[in-house]
Amino acid sequence: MVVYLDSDTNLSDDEVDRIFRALADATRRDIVRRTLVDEESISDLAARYEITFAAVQKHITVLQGAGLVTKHRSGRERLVRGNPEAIRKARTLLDAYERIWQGRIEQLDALLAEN
Amino acid sequence: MVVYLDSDTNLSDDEVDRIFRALADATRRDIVRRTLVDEESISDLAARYEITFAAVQKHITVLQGAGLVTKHRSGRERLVRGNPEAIRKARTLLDAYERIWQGRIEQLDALLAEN
DNA sequence: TAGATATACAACCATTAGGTTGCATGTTAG
DNA sequence: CTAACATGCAACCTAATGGTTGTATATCTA
Repeated sequence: MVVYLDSDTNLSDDEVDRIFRALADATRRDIVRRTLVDEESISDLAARYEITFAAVQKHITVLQGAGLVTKHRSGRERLVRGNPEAIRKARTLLDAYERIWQGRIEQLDALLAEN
Repeated sequence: MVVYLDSDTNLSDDEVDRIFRALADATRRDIVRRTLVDEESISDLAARYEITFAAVQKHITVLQGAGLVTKHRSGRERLVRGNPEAIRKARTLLDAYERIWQGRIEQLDALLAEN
């Protein structure tokens, strides 16, 4: 299934799966949050958590696969930067769900008004 | 970590994990969408997908664990109803992330304006 | 009451996820 | 140039996920 949210946003199931899956982990959400504030190197990020460097690297790979962060080289470091676009996609999908529900409520209201 | 989004919404990591995890599957998103429009029995839902009844039952259990749907008995059937409250929680968290990013942009703008 | 329908749930299986350690490679600083 | 630092990546382990089948139980309906 492909969801058309608005004129410039259409999302495949796979893409949405990856975004929500990536957000379903507290460490990954923390990485997204921090790198939205300011870009950070992988080492900087790894130092913040109790897991190994390699584990943090894997989390970043997952986030990158979902489009939630990007990486770019700076000397021997890789700087990680949060990407608000992927977050907006997920948020827009949830907005759509909320509107569906709102629509149901309005239909119920209309039905009540009729009788 | 516990996130305080607004005066009446605070979310534990576990709760957020469960919500996003539950949404990271196309079948489950479809169930949420349909049951937001109108409540449906488990059999009704199961008939729509190519997987077994038991598999659909498991998906519903996951959604229920995340608070995304509720079940209530009606005779021998169990009716499943989408719960917009859990969706709102997830959406509000993404809103917060978008605001963080917006804040960064504004700081950069201010910095540029200074120089 | 018997049979059909709706659900619950346990046991099992294959795949994925999230973690580890170890090693290779590129880059910077003395 | 060498040592230290930053990263990439493979191999491995365990637990969780998403599916299956099979069985049990409750509720209608004829």
